[in-house]
Amino acid sequence: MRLVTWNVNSVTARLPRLLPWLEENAPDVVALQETKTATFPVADVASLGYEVAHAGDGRWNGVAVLSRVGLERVELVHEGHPEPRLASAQCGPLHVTCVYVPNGRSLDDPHYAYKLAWFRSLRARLDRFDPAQPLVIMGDFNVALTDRDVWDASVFTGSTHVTPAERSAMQELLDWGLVDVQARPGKGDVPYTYWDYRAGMMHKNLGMRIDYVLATTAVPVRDAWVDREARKGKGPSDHAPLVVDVDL
DNA sequence: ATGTCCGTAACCTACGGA
Repeated sequence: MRLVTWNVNSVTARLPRLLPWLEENAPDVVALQETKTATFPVADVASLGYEVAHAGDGRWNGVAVLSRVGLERVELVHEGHPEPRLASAQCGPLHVTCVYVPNGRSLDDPHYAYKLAWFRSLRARLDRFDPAQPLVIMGDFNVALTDRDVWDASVFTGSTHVTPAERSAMQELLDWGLVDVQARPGKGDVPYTYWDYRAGMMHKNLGMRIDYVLATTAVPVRDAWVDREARKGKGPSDHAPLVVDVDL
């Protein structure tokens, strides 16, 4: 089974990149973030064999799980948090949760407290599941787990994405029984999944690792990589897809 | 690093968000 998580920064704007990518890479389960629409292009992906579970209400956020190995027990509401930032479903043998964690904006912004609260409720939600079963949570977590996951840790002093509170919030997910699936080393031996559109950051390979696939030990991981080519060329998202092959 | 891109509302530009 091939899994992918990709923050597409508008599924509507990204269709000319997304559809060929899906055809070429043929993932079985796809987790998309920042779909930025209330009306997912269901017919376009149905023609490629995917069923869709989409949570999206308009201009911001929006997440989707696409599957061609079954889509059951769909949940689109994250208890206590109305923004469309979580979608989950049973995809054949694997339970899949797609998340778009709040950005946080800045440490003194109410959105930062919201981010931490959102993490807490995501951790509480795990209590409904069994870490001995095949399960993944994948998406844009808006956290760089270690200093190695940003191009220059000193730049981030006093910023979101790197604070001990954010990192421990994510660590609590791992401590429940999830493994942070490591992609093959990228260019320059850096693990980035995101490069800001501004300031030639991609060209300079100044990025961040903020997209993750977290899997229980019941998920046998065969391979994992970041498709940097999808971040290049005409009309890319600012995130690259993280692809994981599993023996399920 | 602050060099771009997205969708929207309201108009052919400005804004919030990332």
